[in-house]
Amino acid sequence: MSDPLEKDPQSELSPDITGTDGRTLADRVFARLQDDIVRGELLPGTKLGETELATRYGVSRGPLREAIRRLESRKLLERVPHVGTRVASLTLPDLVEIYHVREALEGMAARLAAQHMTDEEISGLVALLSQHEQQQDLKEDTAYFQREGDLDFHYRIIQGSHNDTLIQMLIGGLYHLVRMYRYQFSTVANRPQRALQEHRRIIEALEARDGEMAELLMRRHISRARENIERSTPPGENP
Amino acid sequence: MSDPLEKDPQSELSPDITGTDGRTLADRVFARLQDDIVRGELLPGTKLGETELATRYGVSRGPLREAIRRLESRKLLERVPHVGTRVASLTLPDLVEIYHVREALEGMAARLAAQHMTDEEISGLVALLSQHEQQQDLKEDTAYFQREGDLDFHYRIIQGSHNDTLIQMLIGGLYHLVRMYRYQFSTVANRPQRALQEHRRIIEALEARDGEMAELLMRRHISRARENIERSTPPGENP
DNA sequence: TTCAAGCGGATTGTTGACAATAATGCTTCA
DNA sequence: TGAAGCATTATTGTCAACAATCCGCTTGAA
Repeated sequence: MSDPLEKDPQSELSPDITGTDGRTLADRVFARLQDDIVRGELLPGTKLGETELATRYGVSRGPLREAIRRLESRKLLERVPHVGTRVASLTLPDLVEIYHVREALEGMAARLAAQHMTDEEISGLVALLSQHEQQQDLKEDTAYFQREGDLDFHYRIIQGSHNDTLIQMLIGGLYHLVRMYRYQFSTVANRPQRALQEHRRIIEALEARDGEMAELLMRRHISRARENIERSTPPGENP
Repeated sequence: MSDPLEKDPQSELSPDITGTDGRTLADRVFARLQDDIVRGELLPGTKLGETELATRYGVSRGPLREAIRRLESRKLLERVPHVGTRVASLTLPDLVEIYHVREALEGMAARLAAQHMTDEEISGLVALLSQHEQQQDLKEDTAYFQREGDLDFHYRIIQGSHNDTLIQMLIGGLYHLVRMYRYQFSTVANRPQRALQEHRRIIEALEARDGEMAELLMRRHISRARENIERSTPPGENP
């Protein structure tokens, strides 16, 4: 728990983080801290002392503060001047807000993806889907892969929009919050069969280059997920 | 040009910036620097030396760097490690991307506003509209007020969504870029009559609490503005 | 004349120390 | 016994100096 940062362990997921260095110290501590928050290493509400973090990551307080400022603008940290920073704790209404934004943004992403995705990207998406369907057949402990796989599906469509502003907002901004929530509450879609079917129809719309249909389906897909969240038991009352 | 920051002159617009202090130095220099960029005081592409800025604003490099990092994540500054930071220069494709995002986000904002706006907020919006119509009648040099007034209209609807995530993304993130572009190219809507009419219909939908209609109209409104931009002469070729 | 390699200057990245602010615990008085 | 006020203390905010990196220029040779 007190290892210097050096990006030691496996970093297979989170493509944001290029395992090696090559960037500045502040950038590395930013990536590392973000990862620790998202993966639940640092629990929401945790008070983060600057000197403590600085020694923990083996850097000075300068770069650390820059990283904190950036995480703060990504809503992963909450800071009060002269008091301190703590890990953002998402409430259920916050998550509902995020899903409204996702609905709008990813709907647009699907529309643009239908226009701008290359044929190779689409066929890659088809392959990913059949892979997910096989995992679903196996009915193994697919919770983890299902979770990340779902994210991966959405990732690819977002990238397929070829709109950098959109990509930044979604992947650089919102998805870390969603992932943090999922890790925190082990929230896995409890409607995997239906979700897969929705994914399949979205891909069909993409293959048909039907932007309006793709947007409509994606919005429905996310809207249902949101309703699912709204109906679910609030955090802490999970079985 | 070399006055200490102290927030000296008129700051009637940009409600983001509370003229007085009360926040930390880094926060103040962040706000001031952002304002200078948006208002075109610092032109796009300008190289920003840290020591130079530090002396200019009368602070040390520490707080300044924190402000720079935050502006960078808002896409107002572009930074290259070990090289330097410069004011972001928007290209036309960038602006088109932003308008796609605005279409999605403000469409959702209008939908939510129809549900969540208070009656007082709506009547305030009606008053604002009639005020704009009068200014339009006067046909004075309404370029400036038209510009800011349009922004104000959209501001209010965004706030009316009562979705903080959405508000942050739009007002805290995207609108500064839009304003920067408008100041830079003096881009005022060259279809004011039509835009006003579209505003009026949006408000009607809001009054009817028709979320779907409000979203549809808002999306059309922004989509048309985007098409207008796409057809327009690229920067530098303006008369 | 042109290209490449090496050097110098300037700028950014990082650090540790100093100052200021807010939370905490204790003392004291009603 | 409780509450208000004050001093202490730990933490954050800020600063100035040090180290590392990059850019441009000179210099030399092909």
